[in-house]
Amino acid sequence: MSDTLTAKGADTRRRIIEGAAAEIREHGVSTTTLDDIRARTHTSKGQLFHYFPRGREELLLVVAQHEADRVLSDQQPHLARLTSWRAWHAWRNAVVDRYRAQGTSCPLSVLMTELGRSTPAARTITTQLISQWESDIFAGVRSMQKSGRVSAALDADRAAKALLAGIQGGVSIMLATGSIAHLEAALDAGIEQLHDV
Amino acid sequence: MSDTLTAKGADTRRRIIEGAAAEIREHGVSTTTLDDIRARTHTSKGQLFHYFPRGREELLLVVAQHEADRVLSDQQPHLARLTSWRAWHAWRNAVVDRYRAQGTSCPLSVLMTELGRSTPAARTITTQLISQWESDIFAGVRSMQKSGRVSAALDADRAAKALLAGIQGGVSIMLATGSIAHLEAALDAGIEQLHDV
DNA sequence: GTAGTTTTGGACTCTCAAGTCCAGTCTGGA
DNA sequence: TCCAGACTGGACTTGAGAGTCCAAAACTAC
Repeated sequence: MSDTLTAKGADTRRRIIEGAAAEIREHGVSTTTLDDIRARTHTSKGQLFHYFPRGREELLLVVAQHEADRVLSDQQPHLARLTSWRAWHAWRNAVVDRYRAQGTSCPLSVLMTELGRSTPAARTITTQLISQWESDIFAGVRSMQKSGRVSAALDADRAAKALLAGIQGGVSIMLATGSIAHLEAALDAGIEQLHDV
Repeated sequence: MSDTLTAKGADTRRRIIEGAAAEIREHGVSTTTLDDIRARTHTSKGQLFHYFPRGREELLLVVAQHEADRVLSDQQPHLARLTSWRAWHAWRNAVVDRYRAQGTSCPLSVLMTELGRSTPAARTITTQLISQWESDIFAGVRSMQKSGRVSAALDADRAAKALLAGIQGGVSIMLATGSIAHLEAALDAGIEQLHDV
């Protein structure tokens, strides 16, 4: 790819990334071929390698970053403002609704389980996603502690980690079994633990 | 494969399954080829198709069942007897030790994320694993309630689901980031919730 | 031991997907 | 207008891996 993109070129590049991401979400990384992406995005082999000269691996990495961004942005504005019980429950519902709606087409799981472990660069993306997500939850717990709604005795770090793990696992069980009950249980139990102590 | 196996044949078949499982645990499903398995198990192409006539897919399915069995058996005898706080903590430590020791070579994640979603038959195996695992945890919670150690007001079903989701997610975060902290947090928070209510 | 079956090795084919190459078209600026 | 560089289409090469085939060795039952 040349260093300068025209508007047309930038548009094509974006179309490839989004089409590839959708294809991968629907059918998985290993079964998605460059030819599938080419067909879906109405492009040619030449274009794919024009915009991603290092080929499949480079495209997958860009898709990984794209999907990681999406996982977090889909939880906004709730995730950034967990400062009241109302906000926590709005967030909880947003997460549940979001994963219920999308069924088995899931950017999070694709990233965590297929894209994320292939190369060191991809691992970095998933690690940053986890880290950012956890720190948003942690900030929410701390703000609740500061405003006195949650006991200062609660281990905020552990609570945030447990909650995040529950979401991950809930989503992954949903993909395996089709049931969203585990995700709901994990979120509800995770939020409820903030009350106790 | 013929319907009758000699002792020698049964031994070869078992060697193939275990070698394939190990190879897949270490390198993932998509990058493991029949030739890798052949080399590792000191067998030939002819043998692979002799014992698994439907080829790769059939072998993967058998490996999936093998790994599912392993996930549960590795947690015994603790998982079957969660009848005291001591037993719960022994189980907690067994799970943590087990996943800490194995690092990124993980039957659970391979099953849940790679093997398990490919075909309907493989999905059945993962669904049964989840279901059995959850019902063991649930039975443990109920027994604690019956003996009065846990409040009868606690929603045992939800607690079991949340705990299982936390383990799943903790393991999957461990594989992505290398840190076991989330798994520990999820287990500790999940067990602690049994005290509260 | 011998007939029949199971087990084994490995060469071979076939398919599919990644990546290469280049000629032709479009676009924006001088 | 014109031309350099960006964009596009698609034929082609290459390599890898799944699956086939068959002959030879080993084993079992009689």
